[in-house]
Amino acid sequence: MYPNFVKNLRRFVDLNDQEIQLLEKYVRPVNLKKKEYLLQAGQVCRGLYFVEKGCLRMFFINDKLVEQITQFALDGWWLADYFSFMDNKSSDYYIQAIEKSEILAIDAAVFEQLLAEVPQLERYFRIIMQRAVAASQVRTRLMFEMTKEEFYQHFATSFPEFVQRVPQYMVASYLGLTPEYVSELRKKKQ
Amino acid sequence: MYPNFVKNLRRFVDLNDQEIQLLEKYVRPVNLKKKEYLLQAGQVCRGLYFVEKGCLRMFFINDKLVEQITQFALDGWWLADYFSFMDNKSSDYYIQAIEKSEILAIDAAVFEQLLAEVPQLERYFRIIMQRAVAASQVRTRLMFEMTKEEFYQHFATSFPEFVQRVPQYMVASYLGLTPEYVSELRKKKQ
DNA sequence: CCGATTTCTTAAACTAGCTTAATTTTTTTG
DNA sequence: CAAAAAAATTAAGCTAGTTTAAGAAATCGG
Repeated sequence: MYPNFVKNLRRFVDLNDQEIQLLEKYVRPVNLKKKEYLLQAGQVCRGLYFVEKGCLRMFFINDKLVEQITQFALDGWWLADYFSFMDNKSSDYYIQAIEKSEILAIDAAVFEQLLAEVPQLERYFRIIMQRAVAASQVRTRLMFEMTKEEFYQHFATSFPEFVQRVPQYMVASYLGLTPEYVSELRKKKQ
Repeated sequence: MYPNFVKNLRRFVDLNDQEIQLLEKYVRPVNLKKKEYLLQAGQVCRGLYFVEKGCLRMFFINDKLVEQITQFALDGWWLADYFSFMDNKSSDYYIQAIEKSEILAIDAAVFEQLLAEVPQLERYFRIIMQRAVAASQVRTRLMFEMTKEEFYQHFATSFPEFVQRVPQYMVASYLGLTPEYVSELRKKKQ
C-alpha cells in the first residue's frame, strides 16, 4: 500500500502483514500539491508526518519577517514539531510541501492507542528518535566547527541531490546564510 | 538506591519494584571527580549516561584547538554520543565532569538485552529521545532567531542556576560566543 | 507561448561579533 | 596561607558574512 513506509518500518522492527494492515488503519494519508501546508504557525501539530514521496520543509518566520527553514524531509523521513505534537501546544512553525507530496500522518489523538496495539512501534519510534538525536548532534558539531563557507560546501557535496531538488535560497536559509552570500560562494568556486 | 534515576523512570513509565531491581543490575555506576572523563575522542561511547547527581559537559576540539561545548547534563539528564553508541564508531567528543558527579551507565553491550527483559524501557527511551528531539528543535529555532547577545541574555535569564554552577567561559562556548564577548555583554547589562 | 512571478546574481557599504594581547581577579592546591 | 593555575576583563583593530538595492535569468500558470 505505502511501500516506502512499510520498508522503513521493516528496516527497524519485525512486523507481519497483519500488523502492517492494522497499522495502516491508523494512518491518515495526505496528498499535498506544491506549496500546500501541513501545518501553519498558530495551529497545533496534529500528527507525526512520514514522507512517502515528495519533499517538505519546516520553517518559522523570524523578526525580520523572513522565512527561516530549520528542517527538510525527503522520501522516507519523519517530520513534526514534536513539542507541539506532544504537549498539544500551538506551533511557531509552518510545514509546507516543496513539491507534490504523499504524506502519511499519525495523529496525536490515535498515537497512544496505536502504540498499545502494536507495541513493536515503541521500539520503532525509539530507534527513529534516537537516530534523529544522533543526526542533530552531528549537525550541531558541523555548525560549530565549520565556517559558513565550509558548511555550504560540505552540504553541497554531501547532498548533491538536495541542491538539485530544492531551490538555492532554501538551502541558504537552512544553512543560516543569505541567498546573496551563497550566490557569491558559487561564483567563487567555479 | 538511585533516587533520581528511579524518579525519572517512574515519571514516564510504570515500573514495579521488581523491575527496578532487575534494571539496577544492568546499570554500571561511575563516580567521577571534577575534571575526570567519561569519554575521550578516539574512544567508542560505550554507554548511555544518566546524571544521578552532578554536572557533565560534552565537547570537541575544533581546528583552532579550542574546546567547543555542545551539551551540558545536570542531575536527571541523559547524555551520550548517540552516533558512536549506536554504531560502535569512535567518537569525536569528550564527556567530562564539571563537578564531582555520580553517573549511571547503561552499556551498549547490555542495552538490547535490558530492553528485551524490561520492554517498558522501549517506551521510556522513546519518550526520552522524543523529548530530546523536541528540545533540539527549540534550541535550533532560538539560535536562528536571536542575535548572539539575545541568545546569551535568554540563556542567562532562563537558566540562572546554570550560570551559577558552570564557569562563564563554558556557557560562552556552549552558546557559540567568545568569553571576551560574554564579558562585554555582562558589563553592558549592568 | 507569453506575461507574471519566482529565483538568482552583482556589487558596494556596513556591522556584529571575533581576535589579539595584556592585565586583573578568582580559585585551587599543597 | 601563599604560590600557581584558572577564569574573567578590557580595549583596539579586524573580518566574515549581512544588508541594501538593482537588474537578469529562469520557471510557471493559463
